Amino acid sequence: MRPTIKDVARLANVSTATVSLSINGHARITKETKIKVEKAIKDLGYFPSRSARDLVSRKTGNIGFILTDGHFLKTEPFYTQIFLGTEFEARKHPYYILLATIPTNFKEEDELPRFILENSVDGILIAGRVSKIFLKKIMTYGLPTVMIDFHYSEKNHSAVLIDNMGGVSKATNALISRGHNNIAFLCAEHEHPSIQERYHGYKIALEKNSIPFSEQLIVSLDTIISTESGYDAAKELNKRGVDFSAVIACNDAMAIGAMQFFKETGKQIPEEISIIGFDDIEIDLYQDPPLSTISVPKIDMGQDAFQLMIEILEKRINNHKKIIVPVELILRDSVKTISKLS
Amino acid sequence: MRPTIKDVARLANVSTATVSLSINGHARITKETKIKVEKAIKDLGYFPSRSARDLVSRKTGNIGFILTDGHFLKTEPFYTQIFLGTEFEARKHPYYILLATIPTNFKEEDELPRFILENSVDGILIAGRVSKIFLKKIMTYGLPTVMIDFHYSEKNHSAVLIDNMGGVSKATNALISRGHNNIAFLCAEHEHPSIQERYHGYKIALEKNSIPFSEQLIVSLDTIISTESGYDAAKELNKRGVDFSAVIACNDAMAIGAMQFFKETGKQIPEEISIIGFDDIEIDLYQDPPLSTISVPKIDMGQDAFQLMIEILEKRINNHKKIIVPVELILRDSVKTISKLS
DNA sequence: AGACCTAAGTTAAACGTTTAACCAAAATCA
DNA sequence: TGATTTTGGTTAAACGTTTAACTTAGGTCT
Repeated sequence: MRPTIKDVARLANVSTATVSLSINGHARITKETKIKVEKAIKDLGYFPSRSARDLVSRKTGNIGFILTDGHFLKTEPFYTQIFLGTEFEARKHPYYILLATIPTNFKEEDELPRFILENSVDGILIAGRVSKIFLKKIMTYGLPTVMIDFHYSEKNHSAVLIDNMGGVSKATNALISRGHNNIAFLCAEHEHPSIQERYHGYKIALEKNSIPFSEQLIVSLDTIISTESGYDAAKELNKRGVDFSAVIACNDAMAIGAMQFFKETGKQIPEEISIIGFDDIEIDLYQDPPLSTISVPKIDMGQDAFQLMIEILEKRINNHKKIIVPVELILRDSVKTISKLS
Repeated sequence: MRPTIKDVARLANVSTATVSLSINGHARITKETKIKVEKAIKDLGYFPSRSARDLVSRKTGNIGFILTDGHFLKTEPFYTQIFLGTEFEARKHPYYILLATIPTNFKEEDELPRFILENSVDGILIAGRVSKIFLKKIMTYGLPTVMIDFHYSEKNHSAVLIDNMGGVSKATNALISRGHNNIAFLCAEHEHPSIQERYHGYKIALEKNSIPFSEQLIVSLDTIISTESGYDAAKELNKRGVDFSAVIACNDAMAIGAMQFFKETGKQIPEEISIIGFDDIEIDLYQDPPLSTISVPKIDMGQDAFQLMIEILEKRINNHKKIIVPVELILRDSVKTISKLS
């Protein structure tokens, strides 16, 4: 039988209340008592029972992490990494993370994750794009929520977001400063807020550098973002017969698909076409040439999201804070300097 | 305030014990009472409190999933997939999965996952290789355990294992039947049981096909399995100046490292060297040429492991069952036929 | 008819914490 | 000095279940 607080109390010759107060760092306890208690705890190998704690505190000690099937199954380690970040952070706090996936196309009749129905979480983290229907349904439970890498601007939630605009601006600037003037922009899922922000970052950068904007250089599909849509977008761009020396894809998957197309049509990368993606996923390194990208601090995002949750939970404030995490441009061999600007 | 069992009891005009017995399907309750209780539950939207239940039943409803840092951080989606498999299966049962990572090189003074210390799990799944020290330490808690893709043969545990021997035998046979007689075998971490099994599979296949075995074709490093060690192993093989037309690497990461080395030294794959890995991870497809491999059903393994756990937990039997999951050879462009055998 | 069993509930204790309310002794104050 | 405050603890209730032990009203035997 594992030791309980009573055993500790007995050994330390104090009451259970003293042990509890001591453990939880209450001011009322003197240093000496605390030491006595700590010794007893150590000697017995005592650890408080979670269920007993949860029962009295009316908390569950769990945080739910929700992701769409699509995002998890893609095995792009993108959201997996974010999940891991939350897990890392959760260890420092008295919480566990419970993972659940929901159908990508969540419908009215679909069931919410079991931990919601069973009331087994104190709050939820939602990563990536989810349907409005899902969001509406889950909001009826009134749980503290932090969204990650996605949010509906009209609904007010706490969120951890990527600096999409800044990232693509950086990429665009980098290309411009390396002599590229005709930079194509490939994207899909164009109604996705993040994609719009990325597109915006591209436009802003052109403007700032007084480079004329051309519709012809933009390929915006309404299919789902994927390697295939990257391939298709590159094909469409190619068909237009317009001049370009560089391509920015709205994420790495699309960039990789685009590279595939270009290679098939005999184009040399980066000699003829420079290319930059977004996300910084593992396989970028294994491309030929290695893909340049905007690196997103995925582990950090998970940690930030968890911290934000803790803030809401423990300080009882929910100010719908938004955290924008910075991104970093990583130039690899997929980008070539055409001519240095003086 | 969420309704409690008392509210249900009051509304249904019975005692809380009756409600409890009714919910848990005890025989003593008549159909009519049960219906009354169920109506009250529905009307109130009642859901039993997990912590209260756990406290009294001394169960937690959680299963711990333990992985080393190294294995998770590698972002090889290998163990991530296995984890997902357990999660999928857990949904069908009244359990949640709690994930924790431990230091790859777990030492005596390292702390066990928090959910162990806090007694928040009813059983544990351990995926991938863990140190003996860790295993010894965790076994003192006497928790039902299922190991995945690893086990110490001298300790008797339930486990879900890969058909390592069969897999490599298949690969070897496939190469032989395509005219390869000089097949190199590259591995690292040679004391790892799985690696030994794979090596064994290679030897057996040669024997069966009456192909002479040569020490010169075996590179067995004692470093950790990784892309780098694959690179190094290939280099070592190259240095020996021995003749070979095909290579089997003990996993995909090593195969990819080896391919890198061969490419750097100007060798054509598969024209000059055919190569096969093991695991079937996502990036195989993005290799140039796409890497042939032994495919492991990762999601299935997770599901199997969870089911095994349930069996142990609910049937109260622990027969130290071993499940060997079958593997499949996937031939992609990295393998070339030298000459058909008649 | 009386003894005994059975069926279907109920009562109350227990699980291991936290914490509001209480208390005694020591310190401080007027 | 006696009243009051502060300090450092203790007592006991409460959290929401489960379940062993008990009860009570009918039924069954002989």
